[in-house]
Amino acid sequence: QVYLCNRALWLTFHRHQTEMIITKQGRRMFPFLSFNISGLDPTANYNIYVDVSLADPNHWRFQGGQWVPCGKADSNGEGNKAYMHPDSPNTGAHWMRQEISFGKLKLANNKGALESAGQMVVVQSLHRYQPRLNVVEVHEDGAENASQPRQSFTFPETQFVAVTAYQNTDITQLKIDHNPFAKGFRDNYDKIYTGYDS
Amino acid sequence: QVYLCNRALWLTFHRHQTEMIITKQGRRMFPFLSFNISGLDPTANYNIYVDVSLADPNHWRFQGGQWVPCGKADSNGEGNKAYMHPDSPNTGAHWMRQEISFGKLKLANNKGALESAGQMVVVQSLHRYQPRLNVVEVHEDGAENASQPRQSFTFPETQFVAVTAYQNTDITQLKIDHNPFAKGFRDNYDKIYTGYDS
DNA sequence: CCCTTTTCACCTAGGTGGTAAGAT
DNA sequence: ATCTTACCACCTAGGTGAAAAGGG
Repeated sequence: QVYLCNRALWLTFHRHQTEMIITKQGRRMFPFLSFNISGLDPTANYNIYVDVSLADPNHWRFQGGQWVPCGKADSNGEGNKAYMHPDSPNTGAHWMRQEISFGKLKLANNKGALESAGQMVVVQSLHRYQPRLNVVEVHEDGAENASQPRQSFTFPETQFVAVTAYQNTDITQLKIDHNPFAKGFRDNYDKIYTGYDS
Repeated sequence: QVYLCNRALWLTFHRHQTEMIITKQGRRMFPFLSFNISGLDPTANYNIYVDVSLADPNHWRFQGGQWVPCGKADSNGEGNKAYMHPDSPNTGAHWMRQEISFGKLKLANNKGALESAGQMVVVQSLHRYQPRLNVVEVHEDGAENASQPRQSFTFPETQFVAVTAYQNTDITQLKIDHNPFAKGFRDNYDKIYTGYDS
């Protein structure tokens, strides 16, 4: 009923333990969450959002080229861990027509600005998280339709460790290779694009 | 109850007869429509949209430094002339909290792509148009609340002639002076920004 | 010592009017 | 002759990881 659109890319990162940069003002995820959904009632209204929760009870550190547990997770603060898709609320027909993309979701650390809630998901560095897709049927006034179950979908390949700087160089290289905004750091960039000119 | 936010700027253009460029793929307006609204029911839901209709029954041409009527307006095609604000539907509280800005509304000519309806308002070149703000109270399912009047607000200073290239050089200069995206065409740009360096 | 923050060059993405070519 | 289109240099706006500086 729900498919992770860019699953192959997520798996490529997941094999090396995905890391996501967090900053005070918020940083986009890469890869970002994107889903295809089917089986909704085309005429009913739904809110669709992503929330992010701890994937395990540990604090982690990167040591000797590996992520190793290191004490208990801090569970203070907790902040805002849900991001409503900007198209919400909308009809089942709308949600099924095209990819449901969370490309503008930003991850922030809890010290920073909480004011722009709704744009940000606040997480703690060096903790491991599991994103989750939530589909809630709502009445026309936006209140949850209690007669319908709230559905959640979890894709283990989207787990990530929040970091303030990349730890695993394999992850750094995958980001550079696949994120269009990091094109300037690709090794062959100069050779391909300016090698013939100068 | 409704105020045009950037009224002084609109008036500056209006004194010279505002022109707006239209293209096949759509061009933003400058100045753009932006409003402050008050007096709504904070808990009721509203759709807010702009529509654009002919301001007069004439076809116009720019001759001898002036706009002069030139035959009857073509009223074929008509296309999509309404642009729903992307926040619609939303509560009165939401609409009153901040400026209601239509900065992403695009004007297109009718030969071009109609497929991306909702993003575009289709108008005909060398015709004069009057934008209008519309506020419609809706039930929670999005249907218009027929027991409440549909309110429309018209600001004559936002009238414009649609063109495919600027006719009046005064208008061109005002666009260059005030639109940040046209900064590169300002006469003093080099002097101010690079004069001390090289 | 380890982690976080700031700043930077470099990119993507897309909004400007000018200009020359195209269309009618 | 007049209007439209396509392309361009130049800008705004903002997303990258690197590197240096800051903090506990």
